[in-house]
Amino acid sequence: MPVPLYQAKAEFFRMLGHPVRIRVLELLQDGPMPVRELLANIEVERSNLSQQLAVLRRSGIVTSAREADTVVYSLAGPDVAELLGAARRILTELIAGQQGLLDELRAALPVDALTRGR
Amino acid sequence: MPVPLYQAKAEFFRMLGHPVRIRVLELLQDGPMPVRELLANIEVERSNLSQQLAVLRRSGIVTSAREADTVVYSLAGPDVAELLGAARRILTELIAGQQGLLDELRAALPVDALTRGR
DNA sequence: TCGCAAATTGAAGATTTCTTCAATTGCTGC
DNA sequence: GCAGCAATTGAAGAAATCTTCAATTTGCGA
Repeated sequence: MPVPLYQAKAEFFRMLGHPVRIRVLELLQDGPMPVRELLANIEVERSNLSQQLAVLRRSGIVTSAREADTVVYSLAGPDVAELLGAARRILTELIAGQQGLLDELRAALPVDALTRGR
Repeated sequence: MPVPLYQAKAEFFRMLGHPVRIRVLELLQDGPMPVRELLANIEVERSNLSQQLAVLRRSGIVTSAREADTVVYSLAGPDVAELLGAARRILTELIAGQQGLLDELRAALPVDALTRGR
């Protein structure tokens, strides 16, 4: 009785649904990186980063290896860039779409109609 | 002060992180579909489906239009298939990887070592 | 207008995920 | 061995998301 595929997909996307985890994956696209350096590039405290790294490790999308006194993380497979790329394309589209909508509204309304009252 | 990009990405993936929402997007890949038909294809109660559709609508990844007494949903853009495809590739990879690991373990342990006790 | 079916909304309680802290493990050099 | 830095872990409270129910909106036909 395997986990239904759409549930596995949902879990997978949920795993990606955290700013720190996204940043880690983006940084690892340029190659393996020690925790120390991830920490220097992401504004988050050490133990929180560890928690997020644990989530990524559990899902299998990254692997870790100890080298002397530091731990180095790598992407587990080559397709992550492709995924993040597809996501960026859709996001760009969505943001452009919303922007376009805003523009239309602005053209038809007083200039402060969209911000007034908040 | 725009929302940082990595946060927008995280929100985007979180929006995808629900089995019902995934199924809806998959069904809409074949073309627009009325709620009634989504309901017939997904095991979920009506008002729960509506809630999930609202999440998708708010994010802008789908649009809805009323036609007579039914509401029809469509994908907002063409790139969704690409995204779901990339996700499937990675998932397949991950599952294969985990399977490979399990196989290695099985080769080195008593046959019931991995299921015993649960 | 009334009743009916389709779909959405708002709100509440249950569940899950996040953040943070203290405690622990692993390694290196003294 | 033990002091010190790197990283992880477990646990608890805070915050976000899910599910469900009752109430509401919209369009259609009697």
